[in-house]
Amino acid sequence: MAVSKKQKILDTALVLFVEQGIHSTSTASIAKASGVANGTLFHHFPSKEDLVISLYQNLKQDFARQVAPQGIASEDLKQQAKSAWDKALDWTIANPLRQQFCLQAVHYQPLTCQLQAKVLEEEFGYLRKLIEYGQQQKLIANYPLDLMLDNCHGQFLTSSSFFINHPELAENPEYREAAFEIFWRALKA
Amino acid sequence: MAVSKKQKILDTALVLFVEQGIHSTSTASIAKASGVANGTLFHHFPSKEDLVISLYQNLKQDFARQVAPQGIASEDLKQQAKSAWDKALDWTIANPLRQQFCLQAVHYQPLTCQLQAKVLEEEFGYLRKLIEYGQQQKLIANYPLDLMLDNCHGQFLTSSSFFINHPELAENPEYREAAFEIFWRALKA
DNA sequence: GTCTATAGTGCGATAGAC
DNA sequence: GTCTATCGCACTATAGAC
Repeated sequence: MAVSKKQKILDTALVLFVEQGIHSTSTASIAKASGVANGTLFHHFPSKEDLVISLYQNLKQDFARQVAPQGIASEDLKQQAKSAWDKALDWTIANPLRQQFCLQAVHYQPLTCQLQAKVLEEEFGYLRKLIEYGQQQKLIANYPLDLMLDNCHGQFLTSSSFFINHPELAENPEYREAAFEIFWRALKA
Repeated sequence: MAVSKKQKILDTALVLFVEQGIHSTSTASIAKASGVANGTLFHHFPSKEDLVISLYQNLKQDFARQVAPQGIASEDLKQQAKSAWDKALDWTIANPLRQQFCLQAVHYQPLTCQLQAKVLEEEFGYLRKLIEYGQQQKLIANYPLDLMLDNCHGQFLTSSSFFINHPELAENPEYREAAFEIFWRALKA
């Protein structure tokens, strides 16, 4: 089989969750659209919650793997930030469904805050180090770290949503440059 | 009666929706917690969807009413932005449940994009004028307007969530100032 | 692992008396 | 406007054959 039925279920669930919302999508409809039986779904995922959480973790791991940078070099902090920003933005633009699912999943109650915090640290732990280093070097403004981290995350999600909602602008250099410049101006010393 | 049963239902629904999520909260539990009969709820709100949408519109109207500024004066654009920013932030900090509900409601499918866009324009139409004016006066950076508007909205939601999650910092001048300064640095020329 | 069939539950919404 | 009572449905999850 080209892809396993388990993977087929995950792929289909992603599409349906984004189209209809997580709660409005029944396990029965996922099974049907996946071309598998109802029982098969529950063989692979003990419950609907498990399915949602598996999907979430898969996506976030994939994001972290593709985007993870190699550590901080001493020169040209802005260029390093730009490189990470672009890689992350490219991932979300190439995977709009995944990004939109994550935005929804954040409000899915069984996905505990604890798990979300863990995932966030994997995704943005690099950013924390970059800002701390930049503040030491007086290259980044000296505002409270937790506030800046939240702000970075928020600005990234906003830009990401913007380009997903306006795909025709995603390759427009004016917009791409502007999005990063706005972001960077908020941070720099 | 001090407050109408209709209002009591709205108040109770707000609490339960934020605690448990919109989908996980049954109309029956709202009615019970409100001290009204099941049928009464459906007398005032023809469906659960209507209840959610009414709640959303009520809150947004209240926000717009409380925060709406008086138009743009020619001097001291930054001070005007700060004043609007503070009023808006004060509202969300004073109404954390309302803010948290709105963040969830955005992902509630029956709440159409069309309605959301209309509400957003009522809330942030002022901001559009302020940025356009600021760009003419070379006080605000000349990036694409739609991108800047989304960014402003995003940064505001991020800050608002931050202070709701850290109430002890909401009156801390260092954090309050920093949040606005980060925001403003992203915009200014 | 995959299927069919169905159990069991809780929900949104309605009918009709007061 | 408010209540009680209840209908009908869609859903998650299970049982058991293959």
